[in-house]
Amino acid sequence: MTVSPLPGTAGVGSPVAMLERPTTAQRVADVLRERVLHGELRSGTQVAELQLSAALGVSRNTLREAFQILIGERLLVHEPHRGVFVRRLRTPDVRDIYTFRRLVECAALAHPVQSAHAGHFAHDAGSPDLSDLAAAVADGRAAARRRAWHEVGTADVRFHVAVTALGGSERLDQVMRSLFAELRLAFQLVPDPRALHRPFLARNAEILALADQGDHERSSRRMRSYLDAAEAQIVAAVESG
Amino acid sequence: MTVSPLPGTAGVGSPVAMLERPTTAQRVADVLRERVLHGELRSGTQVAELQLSAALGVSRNTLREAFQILIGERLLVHEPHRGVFVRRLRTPDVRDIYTFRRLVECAALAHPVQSAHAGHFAHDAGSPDLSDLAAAVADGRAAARRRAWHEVGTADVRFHVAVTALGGSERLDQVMRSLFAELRLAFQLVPDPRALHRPFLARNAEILALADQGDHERSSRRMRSYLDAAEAQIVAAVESG
DNA sequence: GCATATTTGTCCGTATGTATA
DNA sequence: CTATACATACGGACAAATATG
Repeated sequence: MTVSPLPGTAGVGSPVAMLERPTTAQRVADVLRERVLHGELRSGTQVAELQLSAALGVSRNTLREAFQILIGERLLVHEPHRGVFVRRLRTPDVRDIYTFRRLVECAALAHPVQSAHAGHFAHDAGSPDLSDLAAAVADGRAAARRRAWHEVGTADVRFHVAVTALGGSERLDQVMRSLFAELRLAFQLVPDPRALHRPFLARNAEILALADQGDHERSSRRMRSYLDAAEAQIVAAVESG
Repeated sequence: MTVSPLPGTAGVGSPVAMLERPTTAQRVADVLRERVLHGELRSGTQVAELQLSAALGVSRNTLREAFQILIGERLLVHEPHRGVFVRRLRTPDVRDIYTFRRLVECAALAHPVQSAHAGHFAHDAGSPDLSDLAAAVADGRAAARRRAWHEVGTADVRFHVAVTALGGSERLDQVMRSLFAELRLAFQLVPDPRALHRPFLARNAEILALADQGDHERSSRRMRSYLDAAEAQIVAAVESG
């Protein structure tokens, strides 16, 4: 497979995507990010410079620029004079991520910001816009009916991204999107995606319902309990794997 | 000035510094970061590849790797086929940063985590460790007595980093450190650093006192008011400059 | 509006040092 | 311990895009 030099349609998934026409290094980073997130490049495996640059049809220089991008996103790690490897999450990493999520997501639910920055300059009188949350819950349920557990997981992430958006900060959204990407490195270790995501459908619905009633305090507390449970599951998966 | 190829003592200030011996690109990034943060490279100025690589004594390829690191930290921006520029904060950027800070710092004060991750595995029974906050307040006051307004600013940042640390997540700390670096780009536009930092000495002390009394709720609310006031000042500076 | 100079984007070849079989 | 493979870093080259006169 080669990365075509100039055109290219990627870049949407990039946390740094602005209105900037992607350079080759950017597109290579996009390709590698996708491969890491889809598990084609598994945690701990080395991504060899020479081999990859040949496979992608780019120079080693360009590839190394792409590496720096993904190292900054914590998806790759650099070991001096040994090379670049797909990041491997350890238990403390997972705990740290969930501590982060508890702080951010609970605060976003407890103190949602009136105008959630994004477009449709809204009916933001008082109550926040929960339509993205509702859509994510609906999608998750539909996917569960179809037994499409991977899509249930995707909807779950979308729900929590939407919760983060209640905080009203674009860069917070971006940080959290990057953090969820990191988490996928650990999700891959979970043997049964159904057992992972299924129980959280009802929890998300409950959190949404409480927020919709304007009971931000209880909504936030339910989120905390959700995250505690999720952390325990992921930690278990990481420690067994 | 040249960047010596292998040894080097820098790297401490880097947000991504682990226990990793810095590569040349890392050290170049450290040098450039310092220059940007100290205002030697001013907002909006272009950092030309050829000129800089000659000045630093590194190849263009290595310099471009360093660029990617700093672009990821949002200190530089890349404009395709035009070059790399020192980031310039606009009003929406500043507002976004303060929205972020309100959410994180207020939440950290309202719900401090028992063991604040870092070493000294503590007397963390119940009450959080506020010694870093107290030290920052003391340093700020001492600097104010010496009329050292720049150091007052440094102590102020230290105070808020310490507040963030109450959240108990290392990567949250790292994100916030990076965010404060970004903010320095705007601080540079403020004509009178005394007028900027002086009024916040008393506020920080008050926030600390409330937290020390265990009144997390009011401490958090005081922080919110601090941040609203600070945002207004920085926005004014950005819009005038 | 056009021709030219400059700078970026990208590639290649290569020398050196470091880790590992 | 030697040998091999690989990462590190440099310099040169050329096309393409942008800035300049």
